[in-house]
Amino acid sequence: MLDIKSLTFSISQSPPPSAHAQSAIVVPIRRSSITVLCSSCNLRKICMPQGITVDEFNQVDVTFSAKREVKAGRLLFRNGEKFTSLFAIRTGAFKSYVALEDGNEQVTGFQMSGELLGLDGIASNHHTCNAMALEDSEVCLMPFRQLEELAHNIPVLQRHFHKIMSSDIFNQKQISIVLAGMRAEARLAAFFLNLVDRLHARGLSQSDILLRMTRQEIGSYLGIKPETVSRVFSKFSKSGLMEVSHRSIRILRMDMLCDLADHCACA
Amino acid sequence: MLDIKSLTFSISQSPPPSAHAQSAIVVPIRRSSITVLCSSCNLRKICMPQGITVDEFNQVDVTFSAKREVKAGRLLFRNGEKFTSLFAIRTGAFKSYVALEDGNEQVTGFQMSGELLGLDGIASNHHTCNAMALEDSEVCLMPFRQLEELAHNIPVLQRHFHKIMSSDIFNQKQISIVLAGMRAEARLAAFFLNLVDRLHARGLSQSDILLRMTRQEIGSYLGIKPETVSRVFSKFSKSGLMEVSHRSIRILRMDMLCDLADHCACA
DNA sequence: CGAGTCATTGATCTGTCTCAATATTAGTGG
DNA sequence: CCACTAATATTGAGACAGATCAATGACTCG
Repeated sequence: MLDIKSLTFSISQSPPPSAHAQSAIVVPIRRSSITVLCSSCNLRKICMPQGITVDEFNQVDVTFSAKREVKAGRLLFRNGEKFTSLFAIRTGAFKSYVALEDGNEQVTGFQMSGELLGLDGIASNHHTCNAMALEDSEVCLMPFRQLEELAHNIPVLQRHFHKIMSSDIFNQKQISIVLAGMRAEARLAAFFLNLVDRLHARGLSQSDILLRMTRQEIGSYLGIKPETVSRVFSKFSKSGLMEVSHRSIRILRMDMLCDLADHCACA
Repeated sequence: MLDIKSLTFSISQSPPPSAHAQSAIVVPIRRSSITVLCSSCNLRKICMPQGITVDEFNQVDVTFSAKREVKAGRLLFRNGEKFTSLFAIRTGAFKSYVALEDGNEQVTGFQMSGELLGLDGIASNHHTCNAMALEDSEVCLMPFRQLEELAHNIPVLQRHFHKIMSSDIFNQKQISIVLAGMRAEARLAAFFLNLVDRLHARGLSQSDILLRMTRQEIGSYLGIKPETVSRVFSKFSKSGLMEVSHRSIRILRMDMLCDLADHCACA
């Protein structure tokens, strides 16, 4: 019964195609010179509401035209930083995390293309986590004041924004359920199922996955140690559930994966 | 550094005062006949935005006038039910939970007065959990379509609503951090700290707490078994950290509680 | 007052962590 | 392009927190 369509993970199928165009002349540093409009973006079905008119799309295109490149390992924003804008991931992948006193970090989520970063900063006007690019990425800036204004003028966008926030709440709850009630194997099974689901929504392969994060980051996110992640991967591999080669995963037995995630959803 | 101001718990200080007025004539079943306007509600500082004008408050009063009583143990809504309205808790306390295949339940949150129920239903138009009253409670109905309309006309309310959703995301993330990185003692310490914080926001005692939920429910929420909850309570009691008498808790050493929650925030 | 739920406590078992050693990969500079 | 270095991943052995099983005690509510 547990719906695992929502854990937040990060993956990228293959290197973002044809992204060398912008490497030539970069006028303001890290500002991308490529211009992809929302209305022609291949992620618009994920980012934008259904039923938006052409005229409305024009307004959106103007408001959200600014882009920013973030190289792998660089921060998009920091915990505590002033919140002024949301970011939609156009290409690449990010992790959200907070620092703990012992110097370690706690990963709070993985985000992939088409997903929003920064929603938790609206309440306090400050970002409440760090967002780091796991690979060379590009994000669309959505200045929040302008987003509010735009949403006020475009009801279908306002509603869409509400739904996005609500989804985020739902997804976050699902993670809690996994963390509270499942053990290592089931957590990782749920992790992969979620991943597959999100890849599917983007029209990507549901069996071949290239992880962009370390075992440690996966473990942090799922509340297990990296050694345990590794052991479970090995076990999955031995049982024929998947092929594991470094960060490249091929899922062979989706049914077994579902069983694992489902069956262990018992407190 | 971990900010634990956000786990969602439920407590009620003392029996809700003077709630017998409505027991007389109930025309539509479970419709309360008492009429407390938002503008005169003692929770308005928690529910409503700052800087709302008198005129705007009038509109709010009209839109959100419907109330509903929910007796202890009854459901406010069920998982899968159509979502049409949010609910603001006026008095009482609720737990949110989902059923697992084995017949057990996974508690996903505890809500107290001034908090909203149903936010996760916006995205899918269906509630995604059950909401059960932990004591006799009263909620304010906030029909979502009307809320949207009202928010459209009252910018400060629209922004407030965004902030409430954002807070919810933040809170939910905090829980994940606790579940992913802390062990039993620290989880319970964080639980109490969050509780104290929310009581404080309501002007209630920060040391005397009356839990409205069972050890099992606490355990489910925090990902630990009820026996372990009990053991940790005993340990807290023996170490002079708090007095525990059934569901009545008196916190004696807030400093120790903070240390526990803080210090163990290491993965 | 009695039945049933809830809470406490003990003894044992197990999954995951910890510590440690090795292997592999990715990144860097000559 | 290759060698070198640091980061990442794998695997093993032992330790421990919390789960499990079980029994008793206490409270709640009809």
